[in-house]
Amino acid sequence: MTSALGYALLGLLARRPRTGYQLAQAMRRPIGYFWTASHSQIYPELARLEGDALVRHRVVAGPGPRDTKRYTITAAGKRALTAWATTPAPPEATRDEFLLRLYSLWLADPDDARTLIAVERDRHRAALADYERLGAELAEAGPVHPDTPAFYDRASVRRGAAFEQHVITWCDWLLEELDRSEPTTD
Amino acid sequence: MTSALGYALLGLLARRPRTGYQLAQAMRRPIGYFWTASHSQIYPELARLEGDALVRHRVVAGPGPRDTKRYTITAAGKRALTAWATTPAPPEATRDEFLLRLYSLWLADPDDARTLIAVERDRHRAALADYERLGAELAEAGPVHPDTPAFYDRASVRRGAAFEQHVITWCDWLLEELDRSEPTTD
DNA sequence: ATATACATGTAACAAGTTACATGATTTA
DNA sequence: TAAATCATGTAACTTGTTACATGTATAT
Repeated sequence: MTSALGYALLGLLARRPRTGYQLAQAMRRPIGYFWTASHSQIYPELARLEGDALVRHRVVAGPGPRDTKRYTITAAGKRALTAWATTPAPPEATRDEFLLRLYSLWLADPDDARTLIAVERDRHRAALADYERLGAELAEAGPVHPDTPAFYDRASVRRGAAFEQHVITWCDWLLEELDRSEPTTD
Repeated sequence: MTSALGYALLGLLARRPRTGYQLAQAMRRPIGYFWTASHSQIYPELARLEGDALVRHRVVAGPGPRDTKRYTITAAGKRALTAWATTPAPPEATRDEFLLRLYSLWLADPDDARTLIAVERDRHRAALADYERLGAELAEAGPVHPDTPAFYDRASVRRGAAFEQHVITWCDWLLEELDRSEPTTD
């Protein structure tokens, strides 16, 4: 009944209580995290979670000018989250707009194709740098145990970095392949 | 104005004319392809593409019992598709339900965590086997040029296989990490 | 007899994005 | 004085999924 977004919010609240605004901030950039949502989705979902007694809120004075609702996960919320986390996800369809463009790139001028692939590679280089910075920060704390968030945080950063690395390698390989069969017009 | 789905359909029709039914079949499994859609999305989208004069249809006798609409891409459709294919995609948010579950796995029993990760690994093993089979088929044709679909088909299969391989490696690494810090209760 | 392939559509619903709406405090 | 941060909500729209609807021919 609870959606993936609901479990994403529960996952954040299981680590520490937050306001809707703080949850929205945490879900803007999915670095070290793999889901995003905007505040317009988050506020109604929090109300639904509260209706199901998976979270509770208390009005507190925030750092800003107005009062804010501090949400906490309940024991029932933790149970529901744990049960969901250990259930294999239904197989998802791969949706990758870059690969979709690649599928029709045989129609294009090879120089335009090269530009597209180089832009993609540079994006993944930037993402890799982010993951490496994050990984370095997380590594400082020393060894961690699987019953702490840090254990899986490190694991997902490692996965992200490895993924970016492999895409960069593939982009470079593809650019070389293009040069091999269709040398640049420079 | 045209959606990603529209360009996915144009990409298929640029290779050869097809009926709505055939397009729906092609977009059920995204192997060597990276987008999916069901027929309920495809039929209205074809009507929209036809309204924009990017495709045309002719009623022909199908292999089945009833007449069928055979869609063809127009010159304008090819131009629009080529322009879109060479434009960098707006940065997409990563959405991965497995990683989302991993984010809360520190709450779970380590044996349940192991099971989840092993199931994930086995799925990627199966996907890798599919890519390898597909790659072997595509490799038979010998060298291909970047102005043919086969060039990028091979490239995307190579990317898919490399991705699956890296996820499998990561899953195995993570299972070892779990054993190292929390030996199995067998 | 029953299921699958062929073949095309609509309707209801769920999920996600962008825009609308309001308003105080702090920083540049 | 203009923008950013804090703070919470609603409305309109787009995209995608599941279910409804219909009907023939072939394979098991």
